[in-house]
Amino acid sequence: MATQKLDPKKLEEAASKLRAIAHPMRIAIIGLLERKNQMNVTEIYETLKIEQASASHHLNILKTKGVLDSRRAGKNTFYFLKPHALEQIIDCINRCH
Amino acid sequence: MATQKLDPKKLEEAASKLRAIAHPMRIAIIGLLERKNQMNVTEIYETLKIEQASASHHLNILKTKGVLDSRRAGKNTFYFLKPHALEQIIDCINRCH
DNA sequence: CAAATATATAAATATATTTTGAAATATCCT
DNA sequence: AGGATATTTCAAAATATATTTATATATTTG
Repeated sequence: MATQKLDPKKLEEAASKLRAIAHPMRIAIIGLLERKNQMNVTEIYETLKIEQASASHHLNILKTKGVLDSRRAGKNTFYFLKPHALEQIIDCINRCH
Repeated sequence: MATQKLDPKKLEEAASKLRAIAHPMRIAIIGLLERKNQMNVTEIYETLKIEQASASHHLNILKTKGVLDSRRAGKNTFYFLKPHALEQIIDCINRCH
């Protein structure tokens, strides 16, 4: 299954993806969303007791890396785990021994 | 196949492993060893035109992360790719889309 | 054992990347 | 329009990584 050679570009992407996820606050956000399905930014930053801008920033990183997706509903933006994204990452990690 | 939850510790390990490998000089070292099976430190740093200490440092990182292994033969230390390590990493990367 | 060669480690410094906080800006609802 | 919510931007602070220089350790050979 494995491709023959190490592709530096893909490697860089994967490294940056895992590195981005491996951050305490972002892991906390993922943890929240594993339980609550979806939350808006205010709920998230109040629950985690961080600045609103900081929450938004972390959310954007997780979205960029394909872990989360968001949906706007009026004034609120709801964030939620992208289906299967977490599974894939966990698979990846388990292979990385 | 995937474990249920994201394990922060494992995640951190995998992230740090990929991050460590995703470095131009270390990719170059892996590239050399894909072709030549094994090389000693002198061969490596002369081929890549870097400082001996620098080579030693990179080699140690790759060894610590489980990509390389080494074998001492007299004055020389030969470094080589650890069997299957690269395959696993490539598998991991391919899963990390 | 002393000299030569090969490698490893450590300390100091330089560089790059991330994180954070504050302020400005945008978006949407009533 | 006015208030609530969210995003973006920018710069300072904190962290992480890299590089260099010097020094230490190990091994062989004479």
